Amino acid sequence: MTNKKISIKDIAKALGISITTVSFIINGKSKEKRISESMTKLVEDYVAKVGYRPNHLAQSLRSGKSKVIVFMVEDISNSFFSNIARLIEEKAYRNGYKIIYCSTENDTEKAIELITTFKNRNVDGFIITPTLGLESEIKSLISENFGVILFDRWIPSLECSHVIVENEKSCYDGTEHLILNGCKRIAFVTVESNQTQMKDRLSGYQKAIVVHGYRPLVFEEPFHTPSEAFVGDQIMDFLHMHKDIDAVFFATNYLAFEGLQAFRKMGKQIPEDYQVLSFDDHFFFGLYQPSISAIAQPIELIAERLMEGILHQLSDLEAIQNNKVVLPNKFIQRKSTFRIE
Amino acid sequence: MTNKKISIKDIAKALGISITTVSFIINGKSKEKRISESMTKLVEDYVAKVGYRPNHLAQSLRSGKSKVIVFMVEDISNSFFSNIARLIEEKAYRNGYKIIYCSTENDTEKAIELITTFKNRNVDGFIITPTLGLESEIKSLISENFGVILFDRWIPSLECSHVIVENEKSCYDGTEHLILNGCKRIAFVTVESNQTQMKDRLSGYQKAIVVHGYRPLVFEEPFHTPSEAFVGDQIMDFLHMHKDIDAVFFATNYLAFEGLQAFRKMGKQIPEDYQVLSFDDHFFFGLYQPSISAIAQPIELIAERLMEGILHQLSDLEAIQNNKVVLPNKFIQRKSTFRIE
DNA sequence: TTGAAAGCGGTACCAT
DNA sequence: ATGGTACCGCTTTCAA
Repeated sequence: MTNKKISIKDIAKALGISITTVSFIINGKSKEKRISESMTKLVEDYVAKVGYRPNHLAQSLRSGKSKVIVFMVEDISNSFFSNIARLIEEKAYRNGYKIIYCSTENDTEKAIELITTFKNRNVDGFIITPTLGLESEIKSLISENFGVILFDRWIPSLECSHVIVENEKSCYDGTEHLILNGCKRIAFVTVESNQTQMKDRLSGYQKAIVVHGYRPLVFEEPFHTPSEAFVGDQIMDFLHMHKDIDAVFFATNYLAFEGLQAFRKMGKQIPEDYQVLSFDDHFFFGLYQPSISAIAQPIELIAERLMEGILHQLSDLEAIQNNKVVLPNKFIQRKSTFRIE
Repeated sequence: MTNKKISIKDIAKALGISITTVSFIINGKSKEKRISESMTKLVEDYVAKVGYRPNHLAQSLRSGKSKVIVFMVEDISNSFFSNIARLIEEKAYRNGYKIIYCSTENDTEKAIELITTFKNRNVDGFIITPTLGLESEIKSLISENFGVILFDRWIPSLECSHVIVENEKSCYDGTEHLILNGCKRIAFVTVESNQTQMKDRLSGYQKAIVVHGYRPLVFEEPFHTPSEAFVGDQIMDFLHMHKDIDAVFFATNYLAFEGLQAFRKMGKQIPEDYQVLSFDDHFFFGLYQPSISAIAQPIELIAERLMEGILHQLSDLEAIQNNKVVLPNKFIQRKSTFRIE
């Protein structure tokens, strides 16, 4: 293993030719540059023999491109994000790109710091679940010609490509499903947030409720508290305060998990006491007894559109930086919701 | 926003001084190099004013160090790995390091390709869940002075630092727990694998069974099949074939999820028909009804030891590259296992 | 058809 | 105390 880092220079010296020639051949420009076949073969064979690997750092420094895309999400340990991460990664590799992941924890400061760091490493593009405070940062990314594409939520005041789902429509439909099932008092459990996806989900619920002549009943988790048990207790208090609730619609799956725990502590039965529906499917919902109806986001499609979008931007710098993709969700009917006869 | 990428050269020119001086000051070597205070202040103020950011790529190219650590796991969408990822990332940032994640899918080919790629990007270290085929690749990483630390499993024939858990002991204890509970016919459900962690778990089970005078009964998932439903069916067949089974010990949580589905399809009750225990806790186990007893790995500690280990290696190249850390797990008693009176 | 050489943005050695 | 400069490994223009 005398793997003493072979450089393009070493090759040139060993073969008694110039660096330029080696570079051209390595980069598959033999034809274009009209290098003789014999020379090409000579170099290619030698490269293969010594196992030469280009130093990507140097390539990036020189070319300004790194073939790296940053995948910056709220929390990489959240299954929704890590599943997309996995799919993105796969697609990226197939296209010669690497992915760097990082979690912002919805902390604008941290996000800005991360973006700055990666800009200084010449990454080519960013896939981001933005916080509102990121607007100007993202704007400058775009003006500096980085690829940028948002997902999960977006920033209305910003012209920037994104891939999101039909939050409002699906929540409208989900609420209506509960209403048509015969539920009279449907509570919506969400987190206090001014992010578009959460606002849209809430608004979908509210519209459906009002259209059908009912009154909205919303519980908002004050902040994204890390102490989960606490949230469960709050939900429990909320349910105690409103004895007439007959259905609960959760805006995210982790809220639903809290809720399920609360129901259990209270000795409540699903779906007899409460019909339950959650946004954002999770494989546990199928396993739980009773299984929980949910609105599933098209993870595979999201990943696909994201990669398509960013690769397009990266291959064509004149690409429209304002390609808005909105994908439909899928309602998954399980045992926690049913038509009351 | 005239952010036209300011370089150290621009600063030198603007201030009419040399690049060297600027570099020294930026790197906090004013004192050491005895730069005058006035000059230092001049430069520092200018740097702050124009918002200069060093190009990490160029730094890396020159210094050979990048302050990047690769976190290469089997599957980043697996909650065990993504939770550790999250913790690692946090610790890394606190120490000025960035983390690059990637999934090997237990594919040695892919892993080697990834390692090669990252070597060519001058990353400083690797945290890896290795496959056996990676032995020589890892050996050469070590000889090339990269920081390397394995976790989850290790390679016995290789001298390399690692952080693992007491797989054998915990599975021995877990099995004994079931035996002491009064179970007579305990099945062990695992995957066919020659990775150390899986072998150790199996062996812990077998030893306890034999010590107590019973016969082992093992179901091995033939391969890591992606079609999960299939696995559940196989488990079901297995259970049908052995009517006397009264407890099932799952070697991983995803196998347990399959098993739970199988139990449900078969109309079996936990813990009346089967006592159930799973290696590798999951928050869902606490939520499921009945809640499932599990052996929890100390995620937080694992992340901590990993970072300590690799940072130590990176700060001191003479560090012993053979620091083996073995952490204890925690048995979590829930409703799926109980002492038969 | 091939080669020389100028950088990319830094670091660090050696002068002065 | 400061500055000049070679160099990290590669791309790319221009010349031969």
